[in-house]
This record gives sequence, C-alpha cells and structure tokens, in this order.
Amino acid sequence: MATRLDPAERREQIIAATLRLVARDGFARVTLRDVAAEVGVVHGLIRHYFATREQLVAAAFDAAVLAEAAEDEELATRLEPIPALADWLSTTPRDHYFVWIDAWSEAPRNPELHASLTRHHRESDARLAGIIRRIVAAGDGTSSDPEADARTLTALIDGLAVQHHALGLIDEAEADRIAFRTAEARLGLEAGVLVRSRATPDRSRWAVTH
Amino acid sequence: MATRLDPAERREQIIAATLRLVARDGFARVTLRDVAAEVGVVHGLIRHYFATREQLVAAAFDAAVLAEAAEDEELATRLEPIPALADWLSTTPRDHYFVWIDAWSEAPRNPELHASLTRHHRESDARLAGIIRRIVAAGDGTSSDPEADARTLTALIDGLAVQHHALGLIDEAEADRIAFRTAEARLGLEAGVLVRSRATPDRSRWAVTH
DNA sequence: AATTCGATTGGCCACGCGGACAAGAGCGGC
DNA sequence: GCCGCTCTTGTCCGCGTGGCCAATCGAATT
Repeated sequence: MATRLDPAERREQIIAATLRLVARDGFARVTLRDVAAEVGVVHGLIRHYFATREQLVAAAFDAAVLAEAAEDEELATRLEPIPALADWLSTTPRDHYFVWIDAWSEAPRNPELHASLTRHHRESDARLAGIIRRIVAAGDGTSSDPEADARTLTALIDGLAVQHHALGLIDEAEADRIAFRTAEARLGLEAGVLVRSRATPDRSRWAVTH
Repeated sequence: MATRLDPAERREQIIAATLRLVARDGFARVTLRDVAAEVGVVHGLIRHYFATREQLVAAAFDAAVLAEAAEDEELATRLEPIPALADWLSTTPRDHYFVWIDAWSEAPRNPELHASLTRHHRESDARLAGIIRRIVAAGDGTSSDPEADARTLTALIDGLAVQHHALGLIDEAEADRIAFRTAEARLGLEAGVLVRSRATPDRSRWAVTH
C-alpha cells in the first residue's frame, strides 16, 4: 500500500503526474488509471481528491498557468529590462510547450480552459509590454505601441514553439535567433544586444521521457 | 438504407466528414460512429473503406495537407508577388486552423503525421521564399536570406493563428495588421503596400458549426 | 430476367473507460 | 491503548469504443 500522505502533498503529486502525462500523451488520452499508475496508487484514490476527471484536468491546467505566471512575474520584475526581454524570448523548455499546444487545441471546446488561458495571456502580454516600456524609458529602444509590440512578439514566440517543439523544423538556436533579431528590429535595439545579455537559466519543470 | 455510391465519392465524403469532426471535436475524440453518423451511414461501412481508425485519420490529414499545398501552389505561381505575399499572410479561415492546431498537438506522438507535416511545411516555406525572391528581383524589397525570412513569417502566422483562432485574443484585422507590418519591415517594403494589394478571397473549405 | 459482385447493413464481441462504494489501514487525539 | 477520522484499497457496474462478420440489398453485366 502506498504510504499515507499529507493530502496537500498527494494532491500536488497527482497534478504533477497529470501534467507529465498530458505533455506525453495529450489531454484527451490521459486516463485516471494512467495518472494513478504514474503516482503509484490505485485509480480509485484519484476520485478521493478530484470528483471527476474534468476537475482533475482543470486543476492541472490551472497549476500550469500559475507556474508560468510566476515565471513571467520573476522576469518582469528584474532590474535590467534587456536581459529580462532576452530570457522572455528564449525558447521555453520542451515540457511546458507540449502542455500549451495541447491547451490551445482544447481551448475552443472548453470554456473554462479558454477563459483561464486568455486571462493568463493578457497578463503575460501586459508584463512583456512593461519590460518594453522600461527599455524605452532607459533610452535603449523605441516603441510606438508597447502592447501591440508585446502581442506581436508573443505570437512569434508561440509560432516558433510550434516550429521547434511540435514539428522540429527549426532548432532551439534558430528559434532564439529569429526571436532576438525580430525584437531588435522592432524595438530599434542595437543588433546582437539580446543574445549577449541572456542568462539561459534552466526553467524545466515536468520532466518527460518520450 | 443510404443510396449506393461511387466508392471514390463515398471515400471523399467520409474524409470530409472526418475533417469536419476533427475541427469541431479534436483528433482524439472523433469516433467511427460519429463519422458514420455525419455521413449518414452505419459505422460498419467506415471499415469497408478504411481498415482501421488510424488509417482513416491518416487519410484525412493527408487530404488536408494536400488541399493546403494546392492553395500554396496557387498563391506561389501568381504573376504579381506582392499581392501573393499579402494573401499568403492573411489569416487562413477558421476551419483550416482548428485542424492544424490539432495536428501540431498530435505530431510529436504520430511519426507519420509528423513526417507529413514537416514535409509540407518545408515545401510551403520554400514557396514563400520564392515569392520573397521575386519581390527582391523586382526591386520592391530586400532580403539577405529569403529562407530565414520565410521561416520567420511562417512562425509569426502560426502564432497569430493561435492567438486569433484558438484563444480569440486578437481579431482577424489585427492579426493581418501585425503580419503585414512585420513583413513590410523585414523585407523593406513600402509601408501599407500589402494591405492595399490583398485580394481577400474566400478560401473556406470545411464549414464547421459550433 | 437472371446473375454477380461489392456496397451497405445491423448485431456482436472484448476491452478500457469514468464512476461508485464498502471495507481496510494508518495516524492523531484522548 | 483505544477511538475516530480519512486516506487508501479492490472490486464492481454500465457505457461507448474499435473491430468483426454474416446477411442483405442494388446496380451493372450478361
């Protein structure tokens, strides 16, 4: 028998396992039995923590959004805006994006997921626009509409994630190069300043072994 | 009983129904019984045309890729490259992109789909690079690396499709504006030339009623 | 008009799913 | 050391699924 665990801890365990499986198998294919096996418990236990499968998946996506928002917050509040922008534009680790791409494909059919994703994206764009404003304020670049520039860069990053993570058409280095070059051109930054100032931290979270 | 049909015609009917349902419900949720009901036959008949569910879905994605490639081809061979670029960058109709977003999320788990998608993307990028080359040759713009520019614009378009179709964060007009502005800046085109030269044809194919 | 071939039907099967629940087992309060 | 709470187990159920197949029907050929 699995050792009795603190309920909050078990809950987190289940959510983490769910996200790992969603990244690996896709939202629609994850079964309660899979999650239970991943955690190492019987599938009946999952229902002790989440009344329905739908609630489990909703909680998992919420956790993913919250984690992403925390990372955004960390970047947005850095002292130096240009390194913050460089890291913002760097390709998010693989595991994250499999969850996001899956979420995009589910969003049109799942109003709550859709609402959660759009709220997060709006906040995220606002934070990115804030970074852009600080760059402009420091005299290092220009922007006639930081919000529009943020939306443009967000779309580019998401598209690059599709090309890199889902399709494997470009490697991580080219994805970063494209994002950096486009941002530098758009914001009138000195060419090459972004690649020189990035920190490349390890932001991996849910390890997936394919 | 459904009237006896020409086999090729019935096959196309089944594939079209499958694509409609994939766009509406997502790849993993489409059942053979759903497809049969959409066509108006019994589920046993589907197996008469496709041995397994997997083969059916593969055929459907192939058909989608082929249709998209034909549209690309049409645009790439237009006489005037700038209107061709404008239409290339215009937001692809809703129905198409629900299928693509779903395909992106499935590709990492489905080697054949992955291969088909990457081959199509490479051809598509090559065609877009050809359009860019013709613009440069006509003296209307500049590009130091048409392939890289094509990949950048493709990523931007895909990302804009996510923002618009899946998340509804931006409307079609803003998606087009962002794509046009970015392309004009990147290729050194006269500002506003793209929006003035677009043809906005109706490229809708698989009508979906949500 | 009879024949033939295959498109079409409808019922069948085993399987895995989400959900439900009674019984068991660990742990803190007394 | 006992009690009580709840975390955890194992089993059960009905349902929908993909796949299978024998029987039926319809149109073209002869």
